[in-house]
Amino acid sequence: MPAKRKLPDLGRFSDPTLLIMISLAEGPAHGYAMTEDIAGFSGTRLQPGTLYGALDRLERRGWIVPLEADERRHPYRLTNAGADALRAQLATIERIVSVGVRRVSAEPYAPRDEEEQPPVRAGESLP
Amino acid sequence: MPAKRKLPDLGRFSDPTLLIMISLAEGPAHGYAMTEDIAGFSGTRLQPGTLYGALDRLERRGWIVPLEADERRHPYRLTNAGADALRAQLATIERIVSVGVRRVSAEPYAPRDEEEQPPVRAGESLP
DNA sequence: AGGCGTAGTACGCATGGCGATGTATGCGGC
DNA sequence: GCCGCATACATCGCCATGCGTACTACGCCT
Repeated sequence: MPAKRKLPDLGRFSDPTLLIMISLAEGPAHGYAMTEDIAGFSGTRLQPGTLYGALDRLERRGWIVPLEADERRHPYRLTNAGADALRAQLATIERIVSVGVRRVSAEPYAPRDEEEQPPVRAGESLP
Repeated sequence: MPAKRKLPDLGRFSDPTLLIMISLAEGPAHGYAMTEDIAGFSGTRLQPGTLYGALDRLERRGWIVPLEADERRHPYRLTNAGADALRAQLATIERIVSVGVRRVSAEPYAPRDEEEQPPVRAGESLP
């Protein structure tokens, strides 16, 4: 049994398909350019495996189409269906995030003084 | 049997850990209650495998802690670290989404008249 | 000529999302 | 007096997806 497993990075925001579609919403672009753009506005630099894999799926999905390739560059364009999907997704996320923001900025869910110690539990009861 | 390979649902928003943390931001809750709550505010009903798996990871991560279990119910509470992480994530997502919204609602990236036909492939079924 | 930035391909691993299945309890209705 | 539904959680295993690594290759600059 491998004892030492590094926990994956739950922290950083990553949804490659969303990031790619947002990037393409600006206009057609090829892979590398998207990587740069995405890194710019999101802080996440997609690895090649992630990027090209996601592009492939998005294309099969009909949300992006490849344009004619300049020799090295393979540009893609968001389809109208893709743009619709993107709008829908953004709306959904906005809704959910607003719920989250409201809840997390409300009165402290936990007493400030009661600081947590990981696995140990003393007798507690819930309301 | 090959059964119909349906493309996974790229469409609907799903980030179990985020949804769970938002749910817990309201106050401590046990698994089943979260499922209901999350379905309510997000429209996504997390399957048991997804839910309990994610809870486990969040706990190892130190972002939630189990409270004392009432016989059947196993409630969890967001830790302060968890709340901080949640706030940070929400902020990041808000930033990214706002970029997306701005871009996708700008002038059409693609000519309106050029309508696309989805790339059809044999043997693929979309739901 | 050598190195760096650009651009994409080609693997391969492991994580995490998710469905399926199972177990158990409590409650209301008839 | 028991039937069925809602509640509540555990566990298993598939496989799509995220992600890293390594590689090719071109062109520009110095």
